[in-house]
Amino acid sequence: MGVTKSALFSTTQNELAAYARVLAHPARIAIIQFLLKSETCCNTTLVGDLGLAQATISQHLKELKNVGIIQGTVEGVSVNYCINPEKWNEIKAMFTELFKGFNPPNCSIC
Amino acid sequence: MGVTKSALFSTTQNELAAYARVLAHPARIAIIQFLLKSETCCNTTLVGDLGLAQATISQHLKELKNVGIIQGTVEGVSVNYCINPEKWNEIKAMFTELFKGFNPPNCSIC
DNA sequence: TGATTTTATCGTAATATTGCAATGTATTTA
DNA sequence: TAAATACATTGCAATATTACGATAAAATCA
Repeated sequence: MGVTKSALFSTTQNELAAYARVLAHPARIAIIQFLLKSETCCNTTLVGDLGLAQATISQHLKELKNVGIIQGTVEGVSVNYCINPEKWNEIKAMFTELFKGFNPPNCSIC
Repeated sequence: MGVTKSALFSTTQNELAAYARVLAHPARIAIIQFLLKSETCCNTTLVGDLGLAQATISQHLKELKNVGIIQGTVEGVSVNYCINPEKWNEIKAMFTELFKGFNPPNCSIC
């Protein structure tokens, strides 16, 4: 017990949940927002900007990389991270689709 | 250790993360999608539709209710749940704002 | 080459999440 | 009133997440 029963749900539902999970931490939101406005940045920059330990930032970057939201390029000693446009637009489309499905008022009770 | 350092982040970042966390489970995505198309439903209906135990569904409904995405109305023996339009639009606006911040190509590396 | 810089990974501790059986509570029905 | 129905809550077990110090790996600099 204690494990999500993924088999009960559709691929879309599981994917959407997986993307939401990656966004479900303020540090990862902050990293994404940083990348959205500054185009690229590296681990050290984020450590200074966010105030979390280097290992912690590295772990968050890894999770963002795992789902494909960001990608890193080795640039000398450091690694430059940036948003992956295709993946970002794919995720954006999925959330847009979810939010689109509501035409208020749709509830006769509330 | 092991606790999210909310104090390091902005209110918006923490709120966005909190909303994303509630969406970060396929069962809650499924419940929302069900409510979006059928307007209302109760616990028992969802138990039949999703295939999770009654206690589990109740717990997921509680989390959705806690952040205000849904609201329940006692209707005889059962409870009718529906989307909270204001909250839903608020969350929609926050995600839209996040996704809006990207104008590809913004990265000179990738 | 040796020291420095930057990042990733490992190990560990604290806490959170997921799922469900069992039980409690409230309303309706017979 | 007693049984039935629907839902919430509690308690527990399994697993996941968060954070960071310590350490490893790779590239650069003196």
